[in-house]
Amino acid sequence: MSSTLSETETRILDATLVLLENGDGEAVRMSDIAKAAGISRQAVYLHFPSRTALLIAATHHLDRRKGSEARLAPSRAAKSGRERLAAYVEAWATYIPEIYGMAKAFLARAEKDTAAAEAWDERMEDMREGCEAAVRALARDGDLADGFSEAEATDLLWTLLSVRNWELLTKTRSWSQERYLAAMQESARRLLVR
Amino acid sequence: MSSTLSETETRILDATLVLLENGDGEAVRMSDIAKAAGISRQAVYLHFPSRTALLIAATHHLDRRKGSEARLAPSRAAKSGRERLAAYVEAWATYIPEIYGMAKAFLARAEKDTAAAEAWDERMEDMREGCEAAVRALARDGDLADGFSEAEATDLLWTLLSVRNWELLTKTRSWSQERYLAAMQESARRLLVR
DNA sequence: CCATCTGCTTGACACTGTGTCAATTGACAC
DNA sequence: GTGTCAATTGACACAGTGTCAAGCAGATGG
Repeated sequence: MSSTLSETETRILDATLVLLENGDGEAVRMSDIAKAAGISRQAVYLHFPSRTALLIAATHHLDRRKGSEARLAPSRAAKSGRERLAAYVEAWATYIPEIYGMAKAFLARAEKDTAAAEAWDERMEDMREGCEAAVRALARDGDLADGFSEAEATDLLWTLLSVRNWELLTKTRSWSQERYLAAMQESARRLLVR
Repeated sequence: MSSTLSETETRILDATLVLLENGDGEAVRMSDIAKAAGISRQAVYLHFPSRTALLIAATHHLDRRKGSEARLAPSRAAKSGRERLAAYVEAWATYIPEIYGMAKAFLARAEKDTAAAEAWDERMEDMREGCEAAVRALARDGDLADGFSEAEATDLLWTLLSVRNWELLTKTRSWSQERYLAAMQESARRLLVR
């Protein structure tokens, strides 16, 4: 839990990520994680006080591993609002499949566990800020479609790009990732661009 | 569980619906339901073999109470595809808040329980058929926007109108029901109508 | 060489919620 | 009375999280 991770902590977090990514929605228990990390179940609690704390630490670990910040660079660098929107949709839509295992575990836990819910909401708030920036850039260019306020447009974009929607389209409706991405680009444009 | 309900079964189902509707997302245990129905927890199992079976029975009970079929009449009666789409969005968007408690319980359960997941998927399949009919009516009129196939348009509309999206906008982002409804009407039009 | 600290182990246990089982009761019917 | 039906009480199994105590192996240091 310290900001600098011990070797064992790294092993635990790596094991967690591997299990969440491969399990494809399967429940991952503390004992599964312990076994995968090669230690006893109780030893996990010596490093992370609860399942929720472990999941939160794992998201940070995931960000570190995936370089989540760097992904947003193209979006920030975009000149026009339209470009910024497209770059943001692309960045986020491409990130979702990589974090899906994690997200799924969080969303399941958040159903009962307020701490998990808060941690997830916080991350989604960050994501919303990206949406907001894209919408603002559109508005600045005078390219934001009429009918929705900036706040409403932000919320709509944020909802459109939700993990649940990705899950519905790619998992339940078997869309390919490419199709999903293209549809999100097109949808965002139709909803928000004048 | 028989097609005709005993008095106790009716009391159990009514209690279930009341708890799910008022609890606003709170976990509803078998013991809560039993207490609300004025019987012992074990007695509930004399009528419904499992929590999942009880939830499924409760959805049918809810349909009966809310007259879910009648709601779709305006959509079916619509002359143009545009009207049909608007009527369908209105009917479904208005239904969601009434079934939300139920839906939430199902979705939470579906995370672990395949039977619950299947029951929910089945109901969402019905909902998708409504979307499909609206899209087909649009296409028939030549009013379906280019860029998406009928199947894709159906999936997009279905996703747009998902319970999770309603939850995100009205619960997390505090949109009023009216605002939600208006935004869905407008969004469906922008996404699908030429 | 012994003491102690650290990181881990094993094993037991509490708690929650679902689902099962057995023995019992009270009422109503024939 | 006897049978039967709905419900009761109480106990228990099971899974998964989280806690606690006792012990052990290896490194550090006097």
